[in-house]
Order: sequence, then structure tokens, then C-alpha cells
Amino acid sequence: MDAERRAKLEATTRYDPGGVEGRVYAAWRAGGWFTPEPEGTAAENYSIAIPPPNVTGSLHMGHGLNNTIQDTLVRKHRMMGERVKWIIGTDHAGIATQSVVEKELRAEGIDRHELGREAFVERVWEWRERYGGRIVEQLQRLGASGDFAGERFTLDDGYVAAVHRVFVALYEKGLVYRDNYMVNWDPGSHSAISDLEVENREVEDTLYSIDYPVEASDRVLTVVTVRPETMLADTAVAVNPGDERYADLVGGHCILPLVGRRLPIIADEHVDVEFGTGALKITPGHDPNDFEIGRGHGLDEISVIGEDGRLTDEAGPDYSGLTAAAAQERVVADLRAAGALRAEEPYVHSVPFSHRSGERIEPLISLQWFCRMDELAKPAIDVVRDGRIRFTPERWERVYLDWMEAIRPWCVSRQLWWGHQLPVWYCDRCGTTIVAEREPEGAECESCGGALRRDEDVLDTWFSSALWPYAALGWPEDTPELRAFYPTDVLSTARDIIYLWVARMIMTSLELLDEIPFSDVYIHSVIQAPDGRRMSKSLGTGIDPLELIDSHGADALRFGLLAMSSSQDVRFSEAKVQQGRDLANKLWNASRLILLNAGDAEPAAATGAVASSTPVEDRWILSRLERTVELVDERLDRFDFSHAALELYRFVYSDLCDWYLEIVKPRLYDGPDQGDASAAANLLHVLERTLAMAHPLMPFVTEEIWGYMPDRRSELIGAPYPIAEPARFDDEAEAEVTAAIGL
RNA sequence: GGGCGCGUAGCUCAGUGGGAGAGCGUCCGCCUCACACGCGGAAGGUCGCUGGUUCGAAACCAGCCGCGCCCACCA
Repeated sequence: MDAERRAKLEATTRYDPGGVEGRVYAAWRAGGWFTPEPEGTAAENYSIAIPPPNVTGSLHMGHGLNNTIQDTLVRKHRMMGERVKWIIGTDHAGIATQSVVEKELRAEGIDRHELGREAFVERVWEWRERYGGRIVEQLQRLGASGDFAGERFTLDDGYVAAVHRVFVALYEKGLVYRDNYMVNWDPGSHSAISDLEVENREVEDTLYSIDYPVEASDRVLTVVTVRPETMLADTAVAVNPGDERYADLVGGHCILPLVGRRLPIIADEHVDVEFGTGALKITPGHDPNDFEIGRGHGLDEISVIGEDGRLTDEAGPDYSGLTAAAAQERVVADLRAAGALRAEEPYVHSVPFSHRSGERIEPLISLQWFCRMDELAKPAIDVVRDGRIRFTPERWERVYLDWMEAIRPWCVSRQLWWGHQLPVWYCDRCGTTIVAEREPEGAECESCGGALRRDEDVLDTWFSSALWPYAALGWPEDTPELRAFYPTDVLSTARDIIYLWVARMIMTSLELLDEIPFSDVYIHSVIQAPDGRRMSKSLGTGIDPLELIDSHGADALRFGLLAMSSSQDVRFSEAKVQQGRDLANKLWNASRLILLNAGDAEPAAATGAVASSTPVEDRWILSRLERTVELVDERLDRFDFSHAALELYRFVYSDLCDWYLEIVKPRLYDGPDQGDASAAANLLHVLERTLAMAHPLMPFVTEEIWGYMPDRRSELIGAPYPIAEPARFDDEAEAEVTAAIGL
């Protein structure tokens, strides 16, 4: 060590992350460590595909934890000598991004419809150009060693090709189809959404009882409903086939009040005898259950509520044009006037809302594109059942399988502008539908020569996400990256997207590439606010990871997040981040002690100086070190990050600093020349292995200290990961020292 | 309605058949020549409740109470 560096080390009594991280990170990038050559096979290489954050996003604590986990794994495997690629990219995030830009436009007093589709999409690309890189920069502050040079976006040209290939392939197999079907209509985003984007909330409504007179009789059938306005679209009344109260009425008709339509009285198992009066009004056009029942009985499907949330002409002149809420008031008033309203009572029940816009879902029948999932699910169930894909913690396997076994069709079309426009063209002249990867030549219909019109809809964002790990590597092209890094090894994510994303990646990969996309799925903790509520910006419960990096350092945050993570949800604890900061500082100062006093001794491993003749405390610390190396390695392999982190902490604080350094100080202190060379050598050896062991978790401080090591050969990021040497486990020395110091 | 998870020291959490632990906080003493982001020491728990299995239970089983999450077409 030259005098200048020595003086700097001597003077720096406190580790300063702010002065280190930027410089160290730049050196890693310049060293090319993040971007591997696409060589070798996926079996010998190691890869992880990042869950691509939304371009609109900014780093939150969940990203912090998940990306720390991935970086820890990636760094460990890189040090183990594997060719490692952490696939990085962002997601175009259909509705979220479109909303952000729409809001921006609105602030300028512009409606997107004035702008037109093309100009609007152009505007979104501009937005993405300006702000889309933010979250990626934030990842880098964490120390993420991903392949940023190969960054992908789920709307890149190549990615579009992948999406089209999959859509067409599934269409040709009959799995993707267009149908008039009941969908979850989100009046907020003015689009259909999938079942998974719906969340049920408890709502207090009014339950209305309405009398439907039975035809040619003085009896009435009383039905109950929370949405009386939908009665305008009723096409039947159903009772349970075993319900004796109504047995004689089945096959007859009743008269729909206000409208006068004859409604068949049908029998259907779905009707609960216990609920209400046991008679159920059937509205196939506006209720998912009634839709099923209606299809089963071949009932008419009438729609009285349109996509704009207002009553249509079908509803009749009295109601047409009203909002659903206004129509409800009007219908109730009219029923009351007609004497048909028997009762109204408060009623709490769960109601579907759009996860995205927060608006109440309007179930209605709409012409949309769907993907049949049952056939895709079968092999995806098998690979999890037979262990080719493992979930950690294991219990999520059951959750995955239960959902897959009851999977339903997926509505994939969205009435938005930002996203993958469907590769579908229609000929209005002859009615042909063309589904193709590229626009047909001349945009003309092959059979009649008519002009083709492209479907305006875009795909659900999750449709493109489902291809992420392989499309990001260049599929459907046969790229070197794909050959070298696919299938990937681990997928690390939160449990809330097991269905939305994980399951669909497995299904599409098996279908299109006949391979599993990854062999391990690690489901990490959800980090809650310190008070146990959700961490969320709108609740004001969010804590900004970047502020913690500013105040305590990236290593501190990484350590803290890993240490607090668990197999279940955890409350955020800044104390754990401080513990990480303290550990970084401890490592720094222990290293100062060693490096400033060990002179230029060779680490013991290099000189072979560690033998049974060495002092018992030396054998003791070596034994403790090797056991810790083994433990940390094993815990990381089992995705048990908190124990890995805490074991590292324990070793550094307790074994190394509290005991060994204190014991060995006298041997060290007479200066490097007069001091005990074996102690110096031993210390350097222990330090070297400790830094390497700690690096995947705390890359910055360990790399910085590594730069001061006397025999420094290369950067720590590329140094060998320590493999435990059981030959140095020394029960005797441990027993002796334990007895002596009362550990 | 079904399922999953949780309830251990003031706080946040480990521990899952045989010693009740960590970090933070609290109290006492220390700026001791690596580190006050530090060092030494101390106090603090009927391990949600009840019953069972066992020589032995915080841990296994059953029931109950409380909290959280997911799924579900009772209008």
C-alpha cells in the first residue's frame, strides 16, 4: 500500500457510502462485469429475468427487496465462475402509462381523442423517452449488476414480433378466438379487463324486492336484486328445480313490470332456495351468473347498459340516456308507483371494482378476444407437480395448482391505444378475419380485394409480459443470448402476480418453446409499513428506498431488506437498515485494523502457514469462518436471505471483532516488522474470505476494502466465491476457546 | 363460503420435541491507541387461550379467541 492510500485509510474512521458507491459502481460497469458474452449453454450459465418494472414506476420498497435478492443471487453465481446474465428491462404497462400521459394532456387542456391515436401514441413514446429510464437508474443505485447494456422494453420492435408470433400461433391452434361474451367492463378505463384485474370490495347497497305478476294468475313471483335497473334486461325468472313452492309455475310465464315482457319461469340448479324468496330474476346481459344460466337455457340476451355506462335505447324511451345510477332511481320510483316494489332493506355484499381505475365494474356482453387456458394449463400443472419447477416457500405451489386447475378463459383485448395492437385485420366487404404476424400485402383482402381494417384494440399488458424471459432474449429469432441463457434459473417475485404473470410465463413457454422458463420461483415477503398497513403512496405510508440509500448507504439498505425478509409478510424496520449500516462500518474498521497493521504479509492461505501448530485462537477463528462460509452459502442456496445476512453479521461482530481481533491485537501491535507475521497472515486470510462471502449481500463496502488488500489481483466482483473447507473445522479449538471465553 | 399465514421480551422478528433467543429500545459504566454507526455489563417473557399426545411441548394434534391475506356466481 502506498503512503497516500495508507494515510487515507488511516484518516477515514467511518465508512462513507456516499463517497464510494458511485465510483465503485462505475468501475464495475467499465469492467464489463454486467454484460456476459452469449456463449455456452443455459445449463452451465446462470440467468435471471427481472420482473420488468413499469416504465411509469419509481423504486419502492418491494423493488428494493426483490432486486436486492436477485442481485445477491447473481453476484454469488458470478463469483462462482458461472457466466451470468441478469436480464433487465421495463414494461410498457398499458393502462398505467396511457393514464399518465392522458393526465399530462388534460393539464394542457387536450383530450386524447382530439389528438388522435397516432399522435397520442407518439406522445407516449416521447414520455417514455424522457422519463422511462428513471426506474432503471434507481435500480443501479441499489448496486444492481444487471445487463443494462442489453436492456429491453416490452414494446420494442423485436418484442412486438414475439407477441405477434404467440398470438397467431395460439389463434391457429384455436386457443385464441373472438367472441361475444360477458366481460368485466371498466367504465374508468373504458375497456374490458380480465378477471384478475377485478377486486371485490364490501359495499352497502339496498336490496330491493320486486313483484313479478304470474301470467294468467293472481299470484306474484317476488325476486330480490341490488340492481333494479337491470330488470329492464330481464329475460327469465328462475327457481330451483327442487323448490316445491314454485314447482307448478315452472314452464309458465310471468310479466316483467314496467316493461310488460313475458318472462319464462325456468328451473335451474344455480338458484339457492334459502336466499331471498328463492326466485331469481335472470338478466343475461348484465350479470355473469345470469349470463351462464341464460346460455344454458338459450335465453335472449338483452343489453340495456352501454359501454359508456348509460342506458341504451333498448331500455326504452323513459330510461335511455340515463346513467345507471339515475336509471336505478327512476326504476325504483316507477316500481313504487306501480305498486310492484314490495320491500327495500340495507344489504352488505361484495362488489367487483376495477383494480386499475377503482370504478365499479359494469358486467356486460361485448365482442372481445379471448384465450382459452385449460389446454395451456395442463403441461404447466405437470411441470410443477413433478418438481421441474419448484416454489419457495413451498406452500405457493398449492396456490398455483389450485388456480390452474380451475382456470378460465382470459379476455385479452383492451380498448386502449397504448400497447400491442392486435395483429388482426377485417375485410368489411366479405367479412373475412385475418390473423397474421405482418400486415397483409397492400392491406388488401386476399379473397375479395377489399380494403382491410386493422382491429383497433391492444392486448392486455400481461399478454406481452407472459413472454418476458424468452422474448427479452430475442425470441422468436434464434439468438446467441437465447441459446446461452434460456431457460433462466430463478424467478423472484411477490405473490400478487403468481396468476397474472408467473403462471402465464410457464404456460406460454411450454407451449411455444417446449421448455420451462425457470426452475425456481422464489416468492419473497411483502414489506408492510411499520404500522402494519400497506406501504402505499396514496396512504402516505410509503418509505422511499432512495432516501435510505442516501442516509445509510446501499449496502445498509440491502442488508436491512434481506435481514427483515422472511417467508411471510414483514413490517419495515429501519433498525435493520441501521444494523446494515453498522455492519458496513464494522467491516470497514476491522479492515483498517488489519490492513494498517498486517503490513504486506501474504494471506495465510497463499503461504500455507495455517497448520495445527498455529495458536489455538487462530485455528478457532478459521474454524468459525469456514462454518460461517458453509452456512451462508447454504442459506443463500435455499433462498433464506435473512439468516444468511444475520449469520454474516454474527460472525463479523461476535467471532471476528469482539473476540478474535481483541485476542490477537497484542500479537499484531508491535508494528508489521516486529509483529507476529503469522497473526498478520491469518488475519489477511480471514478478511479476504469474509469480504468475498459478504460481497453478494454488501457489494460496495466489500469491493472498496478489497481495493486496499495487499495482494489485490482483480476486483472482488469477479473474485472466487468462498467454498467451505471442512478440513479447517476444528472442534477441539472451538471447544477450548469456548470454554476459555464462555461463548 | 373455502383456503393460506400469523399471534414468543416495550417494538420488529428468529426459534418448530429436551438450554427461551437476536436487533432496536431501556438501565449502569466507559471517547480503552479499528470503529461512540463503538466497547463492557444489566434488567425484561405464565412463548394468545383451553384441552390432548409425549418421560418431556413455544414447537406436534384438536378446539376456541384475535389479526392479516388470497380465492369464490347466493341475486
